[in-house]
Amino acid sequence: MSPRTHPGAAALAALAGLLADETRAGFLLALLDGRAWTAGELARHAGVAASTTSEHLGKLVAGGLLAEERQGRHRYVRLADARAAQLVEDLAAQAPPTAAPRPRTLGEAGAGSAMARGRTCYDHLAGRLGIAVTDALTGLGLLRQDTGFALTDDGLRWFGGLGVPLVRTGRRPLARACLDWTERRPHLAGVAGAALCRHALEAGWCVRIGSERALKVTDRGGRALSELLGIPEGTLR
Amino acid sequence: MSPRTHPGAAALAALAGLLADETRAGFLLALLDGRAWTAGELARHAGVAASTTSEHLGKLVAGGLLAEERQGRHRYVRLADARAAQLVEDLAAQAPPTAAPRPRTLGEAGAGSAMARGRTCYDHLAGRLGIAVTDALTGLGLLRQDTGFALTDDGLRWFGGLGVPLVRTGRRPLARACLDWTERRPHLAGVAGAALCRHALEAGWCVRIGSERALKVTDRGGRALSELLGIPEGTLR
DNA sequence: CCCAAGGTTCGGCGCACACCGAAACGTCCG
DNA sequence: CGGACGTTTCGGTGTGCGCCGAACCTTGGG
Repeated sequence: MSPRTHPGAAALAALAGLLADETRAGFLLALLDGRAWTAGELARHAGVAASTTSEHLGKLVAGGLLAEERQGRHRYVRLADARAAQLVEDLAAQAPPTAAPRPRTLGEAGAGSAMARGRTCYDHLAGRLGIAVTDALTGLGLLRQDTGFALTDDGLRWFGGLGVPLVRTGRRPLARACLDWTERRPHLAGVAGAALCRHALEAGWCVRIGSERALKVTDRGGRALSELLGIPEGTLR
Repeated sequence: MSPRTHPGAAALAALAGLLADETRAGFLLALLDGRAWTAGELARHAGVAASTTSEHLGKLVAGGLLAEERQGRHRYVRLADARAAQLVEDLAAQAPPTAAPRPRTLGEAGAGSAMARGRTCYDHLAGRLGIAVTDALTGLGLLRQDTGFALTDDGLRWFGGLGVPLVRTGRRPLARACLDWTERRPHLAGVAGAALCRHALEAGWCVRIGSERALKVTDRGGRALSELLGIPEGTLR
């Protein structure tokens, strides 16, 4: 008679429940750098006991958000796939009316501003760097944002010329918009975003700073971005 | 010294916490029909006391997911905006490894299959109907899915010819992919998806069934979809 | 072989919160 | 004005779960 509740409600609540704990949310945000962390690293990062971490990781793995890999006495975890990463990104972008009130120390201030300049979002570029690249691609007619979010045929050729052929694997879209939580604007994600980020790291266009997600554009990277995309050198220092 | 936790973690957890309760999740899924429900309707729908419902609605409104409108002794609530709707859609699409085990009664089975045939997703078409329209648009070169998800110039003109000019308002994209939870495939959302759904209802192409999200294609709708998009009549009965 | 270190399991503690019923508060209508 | 109805507020109850420390297991190294 009474439909009681919607069938999917329990599943939705269970999934959301995985993200509804501050410690687990902190894990997922840390893992947005796309790399694998050990359980101990995450425990120290979050400031909770190892036993607590172990239980949290168990839930996240069981829920399909994390993939784990055991190596000797280490338990490495990373985001399960691009879908899981997208979920965390989307939720994080929606959540904070811009979070951090003010950085405490100068060191943290430096780290924060480095993160704003450039960072990775799971497997693609974000921050001002990500926005600059996305805008440049759009300005050159390689990416179309006015009617949605898709590469143009010229854009496909551009990636080919870069030596990074794009192939669709599974259901992951070639191009997808990811909302930036510092710039509040969309930047390039999806297969193309991942390929570009990987190329940028392999070709030495940028290097990681510290142990987290921050990126720094190298001199060589500045020249490459200037030549290939017309981004003025020095914009991203 | 120890970074304790990521700044956005608390905000993320708080937002996810709103969706992490089965009753609240049921409310949000019901509200995905895009219309306004009264508190009492939601209470009966979920099978909880009115007082409980009142508290839940207070949290959802405070969290920015719902907008409320008071009329006399009624409290109407609806999804706050397209962003909130997208969040629920995304999460719901990710959550269930296909939910409903098997429908209980024939009546429920009928309702379930009606939902699979056609329904609304907040403000756009979903179910087999949504997929069929999206596929037809893609096949005619009006929508591009191979390199992302965007209307083509022909697609823009097609909407104009339909008498539904598309204008970008705010940050909402003209076209966006929304993952269908019955078909497990993307369908058209965003400004264009909303405009098309509104036009379909106003022009009598389809009508709502019952009090929820299910849609039925009319004879006139079948003819229109056949003429305009080449969808064979009878496909969606 | 034994010891150090990373990880897990187990009890137990305490808080947060979903739920209800009863009572109070409006609003609408006869 | 009084009664019906939708909604809210308020105690009170129960439970789920995040947390810890201690004990235990496994791996790797001296």
